[in-house]
Amino acid sequence: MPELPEVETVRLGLHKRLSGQAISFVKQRRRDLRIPFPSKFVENLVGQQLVKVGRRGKYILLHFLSGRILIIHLGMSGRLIICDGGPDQSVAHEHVVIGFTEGLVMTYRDPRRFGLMSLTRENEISSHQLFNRMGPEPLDQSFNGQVLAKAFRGRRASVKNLLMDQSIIAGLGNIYACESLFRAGIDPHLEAGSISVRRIGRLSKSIQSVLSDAINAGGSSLRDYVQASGEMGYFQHQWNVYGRAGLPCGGCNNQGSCSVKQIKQSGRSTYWCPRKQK
DNA sequence: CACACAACCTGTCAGC
DNA sequence: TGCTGACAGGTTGTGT
Repeated sequence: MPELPEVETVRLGLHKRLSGQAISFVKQRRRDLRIPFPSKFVENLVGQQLVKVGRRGKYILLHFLSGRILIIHLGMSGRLIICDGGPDQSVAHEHVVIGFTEGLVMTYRDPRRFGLMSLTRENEISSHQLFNRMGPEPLDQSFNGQVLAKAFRGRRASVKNLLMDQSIIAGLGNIYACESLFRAGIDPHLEAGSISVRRIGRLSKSIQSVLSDAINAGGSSLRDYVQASGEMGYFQHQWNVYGRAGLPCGGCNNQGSCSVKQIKQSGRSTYWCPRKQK
């Protein structure tokens, strides 16, 4: 599930339903996810009043009145679901359950445990290990083709690989890297540093439009729900190339005259249309 | 420093 | 039906 649009969709759901409430209980069912939980994790959260829910890249940030921040990453298979209390049944892989004062309960479920939770403070967030090398937010005002072109300068890795590098640009993963390159008409094999500034400008616009469209559709759902409310996202129906190996791409659909290729780049599947992407 | 790849862990699906 | 291998939305450590 979780690239920027899915994380943003979850963030919004958490923010709307939980802001202003305080944490009444925390159940921590393991000592680690991808990394160990911080010491005194439960003690440091109980009683904290949630002010707002933010996001940086693919990380969800729960900001508390005290200045404390709960950092959550969903990894590959992480889900955050809000529900009304209910009976206390332990479902498989529900590693953390956080109860709020008005009776709502936020559950973190993550079968593969590639996600993480950590704690920090407002004055330490920008220098935090997880964020101090992170690239720009693609949906910020300040992000544009010039910024991306500067990050690409001199780099010989493929443009696809660099789009997935969180120190180049924050929040893109395999799906949205592929879809952004498709919208920009760029071959994913191209050396990033060899692409003209003009084309990189188009790419930056494509990234923003793909992400915006996906957020408006509630993200992409694969074989499970994504939104904090438990509803499905719908962007997977708008994929032009991702997961479409052997099928016509979205752009050629009406002409039926292309076939989406699936290749491996640094161990990850890349989907692209050789007819539309040069 | 830049880059490619293996490893982390579980679930699912195609093929035999 | 059951087994095996490949693959899946991400990140990090290691080796070249």
